[in-house]
Amino acid sequence: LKCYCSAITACGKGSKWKQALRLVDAMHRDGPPPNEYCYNAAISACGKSGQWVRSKELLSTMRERGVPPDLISFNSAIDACGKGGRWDEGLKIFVDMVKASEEPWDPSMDHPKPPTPDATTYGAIITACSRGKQWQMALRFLEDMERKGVERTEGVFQATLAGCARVGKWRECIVTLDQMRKSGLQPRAAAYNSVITACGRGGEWQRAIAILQQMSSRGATPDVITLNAAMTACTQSRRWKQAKAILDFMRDPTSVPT
RNA sequence: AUUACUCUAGA
Repeated sequence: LKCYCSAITACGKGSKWKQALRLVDAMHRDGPPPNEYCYNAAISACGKSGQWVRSKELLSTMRERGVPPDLISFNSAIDACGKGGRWDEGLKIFVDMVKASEEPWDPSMDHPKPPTPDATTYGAIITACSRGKQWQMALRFLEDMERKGVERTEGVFQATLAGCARVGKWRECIVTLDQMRKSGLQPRAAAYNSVITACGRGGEWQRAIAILQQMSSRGATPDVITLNAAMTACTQSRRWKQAKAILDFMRDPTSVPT
């Protein structure tokens, strides 16, 4: 059984979703019947190949075969939708998951307690929303985590920031970055990079540079991506001189720009 | 043995 699971995982890494499904079929035919590990590996394998429909089908298949989807099944399926560019399908799974977990349940029932969303679930749905430019929804999910008492990780903040950055929502980015710090996390370059990008897209090149200066004083080290984002912000606002200064700094870090 | 986790620009 473990060998099958490993093989299915390997198919996923090579984007061989058809192979992964063949393995699951072989198990249905000749045994051993797949357990949740195998189904989950297959859901993830299809997701990595952009086959979100297959991932959803597997979710139904496992239910029909008496293997109730667990937390990882849902998380993988939502991620699959996100990778396939279908935040709306991911949202459906999320909603179904929450509904199922709110059904009355007691230990005498034959199925295990349906899982509630965890930080990974939120990470998957927020990433899906961000990729689909659904920044408002990403922000709502971030709030929802707070309400439900799910720990907000660096990853979920970064995913939310990335979503807002994509559409130039710099105010929202700044607020979110602030929340991140308030919740005890130290934003690193990846987080600031999104904020700078958002400023650039919003035509706020001066703010972009202000944040670039701010991040160092807050203990985040700018990387190539940071400088590229800041340079692009200047370029988009036609501040060629400032862009050039950043470029020069990248080539020679001793030439400190003003 | 199975799941999210980023990020700039371009292609």
